[in-house]
Amino acid sequence: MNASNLIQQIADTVGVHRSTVLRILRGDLEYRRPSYVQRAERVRELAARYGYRPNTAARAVAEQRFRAVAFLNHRDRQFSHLPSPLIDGVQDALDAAGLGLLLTRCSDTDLADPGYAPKVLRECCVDGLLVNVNALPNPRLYDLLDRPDTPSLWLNIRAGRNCICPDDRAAARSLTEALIARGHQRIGYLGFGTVRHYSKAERPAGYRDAMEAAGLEPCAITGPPGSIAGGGRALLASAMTTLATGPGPAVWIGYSTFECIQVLHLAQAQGLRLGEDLLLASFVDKPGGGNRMLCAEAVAPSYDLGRTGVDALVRRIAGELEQPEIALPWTITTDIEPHPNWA
Amino acid sequence: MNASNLIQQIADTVGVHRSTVLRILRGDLEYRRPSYVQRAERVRELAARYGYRPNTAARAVAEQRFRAVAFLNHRDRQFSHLPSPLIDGVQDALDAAGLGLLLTRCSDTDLADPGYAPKVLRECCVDGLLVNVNALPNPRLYDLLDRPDTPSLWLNIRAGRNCICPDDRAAARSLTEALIARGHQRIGYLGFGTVRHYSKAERPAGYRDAMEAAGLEPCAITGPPGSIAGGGRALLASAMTTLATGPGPAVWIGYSTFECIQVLHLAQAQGLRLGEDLLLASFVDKPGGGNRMLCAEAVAPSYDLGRTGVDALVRRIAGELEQPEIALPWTITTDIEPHPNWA
DNA sequence: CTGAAAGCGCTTACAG
DNA sequence: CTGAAAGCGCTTACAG
Repeated sequence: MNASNLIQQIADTVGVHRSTVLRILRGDLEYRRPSYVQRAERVRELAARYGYRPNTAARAVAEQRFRAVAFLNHRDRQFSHLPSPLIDGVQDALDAAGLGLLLTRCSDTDLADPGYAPKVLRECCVDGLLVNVNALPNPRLYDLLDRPDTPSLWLNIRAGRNCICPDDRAAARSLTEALIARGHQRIGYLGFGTVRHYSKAERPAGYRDAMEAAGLEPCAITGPPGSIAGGGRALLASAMTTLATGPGPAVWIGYSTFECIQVLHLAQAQGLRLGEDLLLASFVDKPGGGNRMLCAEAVAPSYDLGRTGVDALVRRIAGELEQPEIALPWTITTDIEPHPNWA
Repeated sequence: MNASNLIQQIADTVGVHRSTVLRILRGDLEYRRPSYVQRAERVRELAARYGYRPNTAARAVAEQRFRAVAFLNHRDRQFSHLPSPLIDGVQDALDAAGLGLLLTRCSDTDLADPGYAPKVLRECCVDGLLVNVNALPNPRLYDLLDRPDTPSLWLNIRAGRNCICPDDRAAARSLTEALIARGHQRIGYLGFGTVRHYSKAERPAGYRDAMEAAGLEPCAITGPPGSIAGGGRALLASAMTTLATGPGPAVWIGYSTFECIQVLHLAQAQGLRLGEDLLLASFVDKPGGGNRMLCAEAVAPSYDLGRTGVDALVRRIAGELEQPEIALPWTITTDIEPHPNWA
């Protein structure tokens, strides 16, 4: 039994036209007269009994819009950071807006191709693109960002418009300030970030902001990915020795827990002990993400990123041409109890 | 400019009927006569220039099938284990089959409702359901498993049919055998698994298989989630003391790294040191997932789970009514270099 | 191989 | 408020 026959059957039973049945089930009319109300009730009841379900694709064809959105990630996972809170935020916002979610992947060449986005829109049956490609600054990518015929919203990049991004600079500043407020003065920053992402520059910048505002000497070690194995290691070792001199523990802020582990390696060689001589802080995706080796962490606003991104995309789909960049605040947590094995 | 006008325009330019343009672009005909080949080429060229894109929704309505699949996860994340290799496997297999992917969520009541699956099928415009709800053994759930009108394939449950599951028993056995082969004899198992999942029983069972086959005394501590705080802790402590007596390190296999950390806590209290007195092994989602505190790990076949699941679902959609359960092998890795901080 | 027609399941004006 | 019609953009027989 196909859907058309089902509708016809309901129409015949109740004694109305097919289009009336569809209209009632669509539910966009308010009935006043009791006889109409009863009839509508009858139709709904029959539809439920027969297990009728509207065909969203047919509706999309008729309405000429799809009521769905594509979530676009890079084929190479390292260019699309996808923590589960991000997916949750996207899904919650889409549910609230009554929109469906399609999962797609793309490559570098796809993004550079001006025909790619329209292709995704029609072939995936979606009205807009939520693009989660954050570490690939292909200049031609920005054509897509501005095209009014293919509404897109970008996550986790700084583009000035049509994007949502965690405010890494403010987060680094707040994290550093929180450490200073707890009495720490010898605070270092280490960033060997392997990704091409604005955070690589913003985190040390925010750190410097806070140190300079407090009249403290910044000590930031940053470098290309491979540098930990080369001179960077010696540089870090000597900075650690310098910072270790003084009352109480020194604090190292890592770009990620990867850097924190590098610090731990060297600490061991230098006879410095975590908790007593040394504390670690970093940026994490989820609370407790640092395996409890951290005394303080900045937790990324991934859930909000998803929600806010969908909301802005919905506005673009609705016709607002350009959306302003929104920078989202991180959550700073201090005084984390260290894991017994690290203490 | 809408799509119909575009097709009409191409048809007018080339001097053929609309339906011929659609037919050429669909590409299901082989042209022999050169004049036809040239004309077809002309049509494709114009379509590309105008940026024509087929409307998949319209095709779905005409074909009465959607060429897409829904990936169904539980609203409560703890009931749907979703590591990224699983998503990758699903997407690779769907790409190969030319199918789209929709992401959906469900609750307990949804699964118990016999009308839910048909609803998802039609309203999400998909031909089948890939269900990733693995820790909720609602008996009514199995109605959905068998319904021939709503093709579904379940991931990570043991249902005997229409499901794909990692073979936890075999993995536990292989992991234990590998440890025995490396000369270990004093091997314990600890499982405080907090989830209702077949692995909770299969992992200790596989461990016992291997121990008994080697003529060794099994020492398995399993219990309800909370038991670590109660008597379970004392039980584990005494078992660890017993196992510690002998040449070389004892090995503890944890249900997950959570259990391994419990062992480490107690080890510290007992003055046992990781690497010398004690080694750890466990089950992980990704290679190196145990933060390098493990000397051996069983890596879950998540990618294969996604691929195999999609393949089986595609067969169900194509008409094969019931698919046999497939149990997938894990990857066993031994002789992992311990992390310097643990060593 | 092409054209003309009917159909997929819906929505949206438009008379009544 | 309803019915009849036209339309959304495709596919699939069916004559020619």
